[in-house]
Amino acid sequence: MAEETDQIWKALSDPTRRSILDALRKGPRTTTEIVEAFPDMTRHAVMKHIDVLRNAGLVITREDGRRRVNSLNAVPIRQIYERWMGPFAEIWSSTLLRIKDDAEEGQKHDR
Amino acid sequence: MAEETDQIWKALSDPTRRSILDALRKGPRTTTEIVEAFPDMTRHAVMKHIDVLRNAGLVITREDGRRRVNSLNAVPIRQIYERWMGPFAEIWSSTLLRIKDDAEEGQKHDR
DNA sequence: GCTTGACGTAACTATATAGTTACGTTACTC
DNA sequence: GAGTAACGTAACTATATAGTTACGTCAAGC
Repeated sequence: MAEETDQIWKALSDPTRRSILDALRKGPRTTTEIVEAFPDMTRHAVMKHIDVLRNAGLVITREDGRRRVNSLNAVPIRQIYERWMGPFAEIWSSTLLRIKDDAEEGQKHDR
Repeated sequence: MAEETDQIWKALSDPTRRSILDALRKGPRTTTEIVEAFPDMTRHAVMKHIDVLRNAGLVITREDGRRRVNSLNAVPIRQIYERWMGPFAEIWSSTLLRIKDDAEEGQKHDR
């Protein structure tokens, strides 16, 4: 398992971080702007989440004077979308068939 | 954030669990078969992972005598694929366009 | 040049997670 | 019906994660 991919999954597993990415989908945001979107959390907690996202390559930060502008990098999301979730797509279409097969298989073993 | 969705993300964040789902993609497996696929881990560690997957609704377990047959339920994967990752799809398509535009722009200025 | 706003580092705590060992239950097989 | 294969429950440990508080840096603006 690629360690890089693992970091992306780990980053996405937290609801706060997914929420940050949702916000960045609408456009770049300064660190302060992101922090203000989470009033129930300290600045440092939010900044740690941004760090995790940056380490996973999901967020790119550009310095602008004393401010930091964070923008979304959707490429890693695309990677797990295509490489890992893609193979499941063909299963979705045949899911109904498989449930039917399993049910029949179960009947065979019943008595 | 739906708590149900969060459980799915949490379940997918572990490489062992993704590996189990990969295996189940090829067809149902008994608990013992799955356990044997991870010789570096105890039976109980693997069974805990299966429990997490089952609680997230990603795995469905059917009893067959003293064995348990685990099969994949890809529907939750489809949900996060469509509901959460879908909105990012249009971003990366526009990103590619931008990269393409930048490249063409670069060619014009080159030479 | 001093204050303030924006961000960073470090050290700590609390909780969740991953994994272990030990013991228990159920259902085939002989 | 005794042994064993397949699975389960419980209690514990170790580590990772999320979040906090305290202190520090650096650039803008007056």
